[in-house]
Amino acid sequence: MILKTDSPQNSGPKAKFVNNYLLYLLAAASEKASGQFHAKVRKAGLRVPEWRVVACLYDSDKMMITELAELSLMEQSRMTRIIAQMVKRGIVKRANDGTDRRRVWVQLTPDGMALAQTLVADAKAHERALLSELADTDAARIKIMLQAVLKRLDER
Amino acid sequence: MILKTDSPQNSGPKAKFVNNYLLYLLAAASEKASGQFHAKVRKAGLRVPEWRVVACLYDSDKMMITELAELSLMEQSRMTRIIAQMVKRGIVKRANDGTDRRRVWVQLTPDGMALAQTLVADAKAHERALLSELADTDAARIKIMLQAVLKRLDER
DNA sequence: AAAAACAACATGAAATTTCATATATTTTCT
DNA sequence: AGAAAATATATGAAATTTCATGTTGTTTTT
Repeated sequence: MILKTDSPQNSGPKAKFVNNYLLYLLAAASEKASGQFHAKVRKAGLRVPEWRVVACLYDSDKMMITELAELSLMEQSRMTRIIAQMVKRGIVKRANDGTDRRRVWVQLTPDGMALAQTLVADAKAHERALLSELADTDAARIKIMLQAVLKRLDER
Repeated sequence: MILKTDSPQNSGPKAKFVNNYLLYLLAAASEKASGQFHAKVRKAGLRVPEWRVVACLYDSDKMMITELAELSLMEQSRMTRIIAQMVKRGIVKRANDGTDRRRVWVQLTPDGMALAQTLVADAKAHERALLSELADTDAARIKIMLQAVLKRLDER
């Protein structure tokens, strides 16, 4: 494990750049924390971007493609194609808006909702386990902190 | 902006899943915090994965493909191809190991080093600005926290 | 010292992703 | 109202990424 070759907080005289760089720490924490759970997602037959769509729709009942793309952190054209695949597989369905004919509402099908419920429950359980591992460290407050970061980032 | 439609900490009676889910918060914080800087990276003529390689090599002088892949959070076969492109463009060079002939050492060329120095300086400046925006929030301790999280994740 | 296991890297082929742009529709401006 | 701008989604084509597996070289076992 490469990171371990450095002191925990990388405080020595030869402290390196990446292991002490905020954007790297965020990316690495995200990747590594997600790794385990993403394995479960794949076992459930979804790829990660599809899981993101399912999780978003679990919250919202129906969403536009653009909204899904923004919330799922991906580009719109990619989302369009992902939704097309998920429609074929019966996970979501598309519906028109009565007023604005440009819009496409995406909703979970009953199958999709069942999948969502299972996976969201798994996700919550996984999160509890992860947070309990971090309970006695600074990291315990991490969610509050990340929400503060996002609030700042979204404000500008 | 979608996130803002919820209360800051998503604590209402209808709190949603994703906006309060650790893995989402990590992914979103990483994406959004990186966005601005990645624009600079592209202006410097690199794509994000290439910037990661450059940043790793800035710290290390030479690294194996496997090491670069792990530290840069990507798969080995992808890294092999990224390195091939960077070699063509004169950013890095490949060298053999005297003892273990399987290994490929990747190093910055002089041009690559110049690029690295510029971009690392930019990255540090960007980080300072970002951290100063967060200075009066919980987020100020975020680096320490993320390092703790990574330590935990790497330990298991 | 073979054999087996492992490690590092490369590669073909399919699939996904990106980028730029097209199309259709609604909003805003004058 | 008509023109211009903006919004929402779709799509072609090139590029990248993934997945499985191949190759070569090194270590470990027995």
